Order: sequence, then C-alpha cells, then structure tokens
Amino acid sequence: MRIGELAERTATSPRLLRYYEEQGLIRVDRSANGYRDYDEALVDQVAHIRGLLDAGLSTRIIRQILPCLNEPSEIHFADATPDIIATLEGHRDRLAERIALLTRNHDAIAEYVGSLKQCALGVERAVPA
Amino acid sequence: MRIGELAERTATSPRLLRYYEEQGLIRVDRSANGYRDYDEALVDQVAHIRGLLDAGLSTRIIRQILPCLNEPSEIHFADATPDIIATLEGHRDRLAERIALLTRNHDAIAEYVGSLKQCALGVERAVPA
DNA sequence: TTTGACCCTCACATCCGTGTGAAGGTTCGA
DNA sequence: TCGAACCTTCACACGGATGTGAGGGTCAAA
Repeated sequence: MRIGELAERTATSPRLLRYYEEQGLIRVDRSANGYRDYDEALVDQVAHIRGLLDAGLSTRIIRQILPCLNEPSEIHFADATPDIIATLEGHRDRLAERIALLTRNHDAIAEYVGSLKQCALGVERAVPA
Repeated sequence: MRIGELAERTATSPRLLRYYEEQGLIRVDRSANGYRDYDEALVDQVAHIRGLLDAGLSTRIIRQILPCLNEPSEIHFADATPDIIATLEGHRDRLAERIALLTRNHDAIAEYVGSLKQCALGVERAVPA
C-alpha cells in the first residue's frame, strides 16, 4: 500500500512514516515510480513502534530491541555476541525499572481516583447544597 | 536548603530545579537575599518528578496528577469534580496500557536474550572453531 | 489535456526537556 | 579587602519527535 493509506490506518502522518524509515525502524520497498510501497505487516509494526515511542523509548533503543520482537521470532544466531547480549540485558532491566515505576504511579493514581469518587459520592449524599 | 544542595541530593542540575518550579511542579520559598530555599520534603518530590518524566510523562500531565501523589495523601475534596476525575481516570488507563505494552516487550526481550545465551553456550560447546 | 489527489525530496519550524554562558549580586573565609 | 563559591535572571542552543511548506513528479478521471 502507499504511504497515505498506511498513515491513515496507523493514525500517524506520512511525515512520521518517512521518519521511522529514515531511523531504520521499518524497511520499505519502492514501486517503479519511486513511491513507497508498504507491506501489510507494516500496519502492526508501526502500531508497535508508536506504542514504544509513546511509552517513552527513543528510536535508538527501539531500533536495537526491535529484532527480538519480530513475531516469527527467528533467533539471529549471529547476534549472540557477548556485547549484544549485554546490551539487550541492559534494555530488559531498564524496561523492568520503568515498568515498576509506572506501576507505582498507576497504583497511586488509581487509589487517589478511588478516594475522590468515594468522596464525591459522600458529598452528594451528605451536602445537598 | 539551597539549590546547589538539592541539585546534588537529587542528582539533577540547578537549571532543572528552576525549570520544575517554573512549570509549577514544585513550590519554593525564598530567603531574604533572594536565594531559593528548598524544604526537606522536596528531595523526595523531585525524585518523584524525575521518575515520572523518565517514565515518559510530560510536565503538563505531571502537574495534573501530582496532587494525587503527595505522601500525606490528603485528598483535595474540591478536586472531586467529574471532569477532573475523568482526566485522572484517563491517565490511569493510559498508564495501564503503557505498562501492559512495556511488559509484553520486556518479556519478549527476556525470552530472546535467554535463547541467545542458550545458543551462545551451544555454539561454544559444539563449534570450538 | 487539464485538474486534482496523491507521491517525492529538502529544509526550515516547533515543542519539550535540558545544557550553557553571560552579567551580576551575596556570603564567607583567608 | 579580596577571591572563591555560591546564588540570581536572561537568553540562546541542542537533540529528538513532529509539523509544515516549497518545488516538483505521477496518475487517473473528467
């Protein structure tokens, strides 16, 4: 499909799709006329990338961890060098930290919202101003 | 305490502490000479803010959810308007989505790294080139 | 054949969190 | 009293993700 359709289907902009390509996040074919020609699978991939960006990861990091996340999950044996493994372990651990932090904040907000709703109910019943 | 000390204790920079103040994230007193005078509690608060920023939240959002996160957790009853509650629920839910997404990715990376290490071991044993 | 909707590249602009430096005031110890 | 180390404000700069516009090509339908 062409860039306009993919942009619409992923709720992004053509500009961003070109940017992700430039950053090495997606691979894109070209038609004879020079237009970008996107594979159907890119719809999911772009959604995935957007999620990761939205979660605060940089394109640099996403580029590094993306190979692990391909669905067929074919292991690239050549990648099993110690420093690549170390890099991935680092990303894995920092992801865990980030998750823990987000979880703490999520829980705090949830608790606060709970109290607030409780309180709103109480006010509604007790102080019918 | 003064800005230098707080910067050091929170591993930030004076510049950022001024910025957080400017963004309405922290409240800061002034000494007679015009110097900022930070309360002890700011150490934790700034750490908290840094965590949220690091987790990908913007100062605008942080400003909104910060009141819920104060340690004494004194509920601001006046805040219990339906739209504020809705906003908070929105943040809470989007946080939950992010956590789910990051968790999936964390697990995928962990699994991939596991396979990679396994594979590295195998190669080491099987192909002592 | 022309028009309109799409695509291309290039490049400058914006926002946000952050760094940095200038120009100057305060405090404190030598 | 001088200098070092701290503080102030102001303002410009930068990198990353994104918007926008100029100048131009492609293609299909009228």
